[in-house]
Amino acid sequence: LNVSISTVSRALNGSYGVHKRTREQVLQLAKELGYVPDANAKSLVNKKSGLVGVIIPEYDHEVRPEFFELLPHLNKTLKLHGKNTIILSFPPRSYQANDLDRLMKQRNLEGCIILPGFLESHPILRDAKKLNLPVVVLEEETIGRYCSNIGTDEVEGAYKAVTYLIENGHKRIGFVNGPYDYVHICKERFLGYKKAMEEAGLYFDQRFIVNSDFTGAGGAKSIQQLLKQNPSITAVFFANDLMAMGAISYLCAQGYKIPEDLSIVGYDGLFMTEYYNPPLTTIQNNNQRIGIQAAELLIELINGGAGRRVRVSPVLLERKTVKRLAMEYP
Amino acid sequence: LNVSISTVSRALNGSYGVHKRTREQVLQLAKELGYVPDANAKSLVNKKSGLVGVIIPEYDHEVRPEFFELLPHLNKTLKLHGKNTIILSFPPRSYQANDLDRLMKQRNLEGCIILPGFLESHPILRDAKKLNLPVVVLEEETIGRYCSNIGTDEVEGAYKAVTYLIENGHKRIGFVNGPYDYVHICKERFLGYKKAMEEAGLYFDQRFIVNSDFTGAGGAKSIQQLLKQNPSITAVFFANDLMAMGAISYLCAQGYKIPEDLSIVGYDGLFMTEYYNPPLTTIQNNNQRIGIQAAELLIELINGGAGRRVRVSPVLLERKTVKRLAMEYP
DNA sequence: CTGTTAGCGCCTTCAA
DNA sequence: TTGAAGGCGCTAACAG
Repeated sequence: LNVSISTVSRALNGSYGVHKRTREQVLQLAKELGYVPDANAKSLVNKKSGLVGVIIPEYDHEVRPEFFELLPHLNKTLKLHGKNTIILSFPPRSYQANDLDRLMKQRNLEGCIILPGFLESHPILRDAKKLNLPVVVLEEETIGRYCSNIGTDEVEGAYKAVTYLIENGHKRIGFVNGPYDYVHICKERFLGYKKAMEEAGLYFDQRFIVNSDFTGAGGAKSIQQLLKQNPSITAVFFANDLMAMGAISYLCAQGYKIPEDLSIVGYDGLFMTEYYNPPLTTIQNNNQRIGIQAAELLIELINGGAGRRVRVSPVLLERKTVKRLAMEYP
Repeated sequence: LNVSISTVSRALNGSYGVHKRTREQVLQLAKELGYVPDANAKSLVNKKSGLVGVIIPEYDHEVRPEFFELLPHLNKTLKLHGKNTIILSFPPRSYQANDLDRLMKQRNLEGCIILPGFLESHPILRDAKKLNLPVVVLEEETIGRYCSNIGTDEVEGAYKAVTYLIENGHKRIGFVNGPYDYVHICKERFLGYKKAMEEAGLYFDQRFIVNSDFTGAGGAKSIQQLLKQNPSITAVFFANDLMAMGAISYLCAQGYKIPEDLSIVGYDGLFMTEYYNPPLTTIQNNNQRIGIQAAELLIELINGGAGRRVRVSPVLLERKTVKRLAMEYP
């Protein structure tokens, strides 16, 4: 360079106190030389890495595709605030207490977002709550001073699904849930089912319900079990789309007609359900909204805000897997 | 600490020349204090950031879910080699020449992996080829001294799909392709279709083919167009699963029976196609293998290897959307 | 307006 | 086997 050293720093960062001409010269030369500031070195001095971790539970087999529907929105919003996203992924069982803290300090992360897929008893959720670094947890109920929580209003979602079936004349409505004992949202979805049934004065008991595992194969298995233990049902609400698809695929192979023989509502609103055969009626998690707002919650925490809880209302996507039953008038 | 400063560094990094007892003391204390080395500071001195970028094209609307099937494998393998993954995502149109270089230098990335979704004329592919930093490009044909390329053997995949239809007695086989003029793999898939048809001595012309856009809605539209311009076809090969699903969903709504009225083969082998209704016969990209090997190719480049090209054979998943036609004997 | 100095957290000579 | 010193690329405080 012609003359100077830290003037360059000021010129590039736009601090006050640089002659206009000097600044322009620097900027010009920097461009010519293809100079790119080293973000790591910067982070070293001003303790801001501009890095945010996204923690994804790593499973061997079926992935839960809904995670990936929000990842792009998450990432985009974070970028808007000048943050880059780094993926932290590991098998849930390999997690050791305080790993979260370690992971974050290692790269000087400014915050973390924990995607769904950890059981509600998993130590990472405990750690997230205590940690005094910004963390946003998706789905699983977890809040702390520096820990916000965002998810769908699951009770409302399940309530909407079942109410829609009731409005279409169904009275004996089955429910295939996920792993109730381990996953918090399953409890809430059950509550929504229960609320809708009770408000409508409809009867149900354990024979109307099967707890499954959120996989397609599990859905197929569960519908068999449900129909066996309670052949009278006319409609089933599945706690996720994958199980609903597994069940429909199985049933049609057995000669059932959907929705003529059995009405079905899924949950998640995966974008491809629109092209399912028949197009699947489902409750749509607003993944775009959740992705964006999760990022915003994290930024809020980074700026010193306190942890809080946000629920996003899901919406019913009326499609073709529910049959309208003739209403009986008393 | 009791005594010393740079001894600690040696103790933690296991360099030779530290008394056994000293080392143990240091290690012990470090654990108690919850000490975590700062990866950024490290990267500053030894010019190795341990960071790898994954570049994902950012689209507003439908995502291509197949990308996300390989991301976990990519990430897992990279981690095995001590690399972390950072997501770099932007709308393809916002890319400016040399942004790739800038992006990498900014965070001192050791390498980059470019996921599919950029058109073959996109400047990032040009940059990737020239750059003397390790880059692995998925799908789109791009190789350089420091640039490897991995993808499915697309010709073979399409060939397998069409040959399977032919073996099942089909002779008038339609083809719904993606955007032929802009995406390289579409040209290859066409070549596979052509090869299979010609080897079997079957006739086809432009009336057998529609170029579409890889979306579900596009699939529905294309099948209408195809059946209109050529009502005699008995089978259709779709260049991706999403279009096949869109088409099946549309056809069944119109009263068609699949596969009785029309046989269909998709492409991609999305894991959820197994639960489609009926389960979709498709060509499976081995996303697990591609994800893992893409990571390994990058490591190879980082270690000084030269760019090379790898093709992974796809496999036919025989399911329920192809009808066996009675063979005519001459 | 601009140059000098010090230091972020770490590793690597070089002596002791 | 260990300590001291210097520097990675950058910014901030303090002179000039």
